[in-house]
Amino acid sequence: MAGVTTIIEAIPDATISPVKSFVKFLLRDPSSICAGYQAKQLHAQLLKYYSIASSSSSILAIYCRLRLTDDSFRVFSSIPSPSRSSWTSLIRCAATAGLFPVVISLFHRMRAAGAPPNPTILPTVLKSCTILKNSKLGESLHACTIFFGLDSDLYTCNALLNMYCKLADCQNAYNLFDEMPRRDFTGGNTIRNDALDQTLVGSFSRHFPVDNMMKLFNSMAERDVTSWNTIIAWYMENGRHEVALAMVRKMTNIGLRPDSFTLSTVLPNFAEFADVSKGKEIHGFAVRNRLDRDLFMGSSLIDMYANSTLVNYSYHVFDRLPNPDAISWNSVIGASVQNGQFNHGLRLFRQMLLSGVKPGPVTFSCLMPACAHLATLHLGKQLHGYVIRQCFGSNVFVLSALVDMYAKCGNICTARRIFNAMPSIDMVALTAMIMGYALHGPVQEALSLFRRMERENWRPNYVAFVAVLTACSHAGLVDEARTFFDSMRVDYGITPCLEHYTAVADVLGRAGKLEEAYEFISKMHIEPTASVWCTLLGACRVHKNEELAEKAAKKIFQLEPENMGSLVIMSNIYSAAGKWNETAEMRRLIRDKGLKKQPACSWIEIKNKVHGFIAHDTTHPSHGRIVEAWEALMEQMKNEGYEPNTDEVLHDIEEEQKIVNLCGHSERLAIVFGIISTPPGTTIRVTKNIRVCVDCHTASKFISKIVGREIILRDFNRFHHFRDGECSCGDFW
DNA sequence: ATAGGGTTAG
Repeated sequence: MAGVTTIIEAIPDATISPVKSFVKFLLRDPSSICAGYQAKQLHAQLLKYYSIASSSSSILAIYCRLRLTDDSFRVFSSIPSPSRSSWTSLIRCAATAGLFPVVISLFHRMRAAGAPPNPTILPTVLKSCTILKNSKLGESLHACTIFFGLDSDLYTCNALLNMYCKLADCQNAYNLFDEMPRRDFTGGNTIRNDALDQTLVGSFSRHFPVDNMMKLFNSMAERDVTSWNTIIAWYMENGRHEVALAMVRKMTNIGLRPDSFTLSTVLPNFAEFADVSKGKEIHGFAVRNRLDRDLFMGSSLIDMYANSTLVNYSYHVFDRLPNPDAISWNSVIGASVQNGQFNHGLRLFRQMLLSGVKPGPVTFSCLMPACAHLATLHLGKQLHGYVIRQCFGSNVFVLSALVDMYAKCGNICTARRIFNAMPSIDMVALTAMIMGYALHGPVQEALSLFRRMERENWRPNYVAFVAVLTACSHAGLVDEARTFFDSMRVDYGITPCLEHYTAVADVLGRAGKLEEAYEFISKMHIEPTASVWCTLLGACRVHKNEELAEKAAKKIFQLEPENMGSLVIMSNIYSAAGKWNETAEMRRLIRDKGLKKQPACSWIEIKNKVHGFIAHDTTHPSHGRIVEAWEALMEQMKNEGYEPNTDEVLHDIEEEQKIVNLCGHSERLAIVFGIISTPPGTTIRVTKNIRVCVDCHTASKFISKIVGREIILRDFNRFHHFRDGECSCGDFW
């Protein structure tokens, strides 16, 4: 308040009494003091005109209210025998500053000074004790409340209840109920060992039996919404979602209306099970009760809708939040990225920065996958720089996301460097790294990391097996793939899912074991999808097995009548076998259905700008220079022994025209553009939306040798590092 | 005064 300063400054040396009386007035109602400098001026006046003892407790209360922690402690230490309210103020002040051990030691000092515990301070002390996981002290505090007859105080009881919930022994919790605890959604049927260990280790005293919490809740004379919310949160935390929901109904039945705490606690249940109709009910209830602008509700709702793939609802909720905080932004960024709207996620991040909300580590772990999927290395690097400057560089979530981002953006060495420097290794980082190697080619590195995972007792989950099986499949390691697949079921009890089956079918097919692959797919315990049969169909083309190809194609037609890819492949198979009638039939089908192939496109970043190329695109400003450079390259390539391979050109045209068509492939345009737009020796990084074609693969090998450059091509399936005439995939893809 | 929301591998 401006008034405070002006009046005190206006009468510095005036008669003492007006100042004195004003100071008295301020002390009677200090609510007008709302800035630190005003409090300090008042403090100075007090020191000048009054004895220290009489006034310091008043000034302490003001300092505490303004959260001036240091000043509060200084004033407090000047009080010879602090009053009950001084102790209370200072302890609260320490709690708001997050100095929980200080809260405890102050409480001990207060008791030693002879002050009895009181219900205004016990909840705060109990909260600190809960955060510090000090169950020993917690127990004695409980005894203390009973001894002093404070066990009928609702706030104290709620705080005690919360302590027994947070420090409850989860192992016993599981025994208390008949059914097994939480379902494991990672595909196995065991509790994740890392999650369990964290609840048991790390606290310096024992956990409470779950009984304590139940007894206290049942014996409480009075229970308010907070009491119910506390216990509901415990059930949610321990995977007993149905019980939590039953409790919500129960509290409603006895006339307690769920509030935003209740709803934001139970919403993650509907997010996890993508139960959007129940989630919408809660949303409706929130709107009717004007709880929908609560930030906690908001982020739960955003997440729930995102998990149900209704990301537009997430945006709707977010747009209605009055002052979104960092968590609200994280939720909406995560929502868009998890739903594949990567560019929008990046846009939201920029808006977050513009709105002045500081991103935290969670923001980056939500956002980094967007860069990974878009393969925008320069953006990923910018975010990495931000992470380092903000000192988030030791957060395992952020680091794992970075490992994944660098691997997916083609920088496998940087990924490994970050991985090696991680303060503690994380299951996700290990898996991301294994997948990285699987995508780039060094299969032995992938296998050795998987062995390390097992050796260090990280129980591999279904994702880890997807990674290691992908590595085997990309390298053609048939026996290893079979072994891992069996081990997954036998040693780890993980039921295989589509991705595992696809990887194994793929490696069998590409190794030419077509019959075995067919058997394998036929015996799947889940219905194979068209994509699994497509894997086999592709293999049948390479290994020229017409009969099996027809079987596979038939399955694909049944499952996905609109699948054009299989028609194209069949047409190629028939024409390669000289079966012109069948070829014509396939082409007629393609024509009738209207061939809508996804247009092939490739892109390359030059000087922070993305240049995209669609096949046969002549619109790029540098198109003339690209063609010129390509013709020069072609001459040299021919001298080195390059022969165009037109097998993958579908169009019914003359051979010469086919060769011209090849030259217009998008990856080739992007590579040549990269070469003429960067200094000699620069690595060329190109991304393509579908698989690289055989001829472009061969051509890229020649080009890498002729121009002496490394060319890193990321296609739909994996990375190809072309260097000195060789490719990291070993021509196996 | 006590209770609540968002993270990375697929």
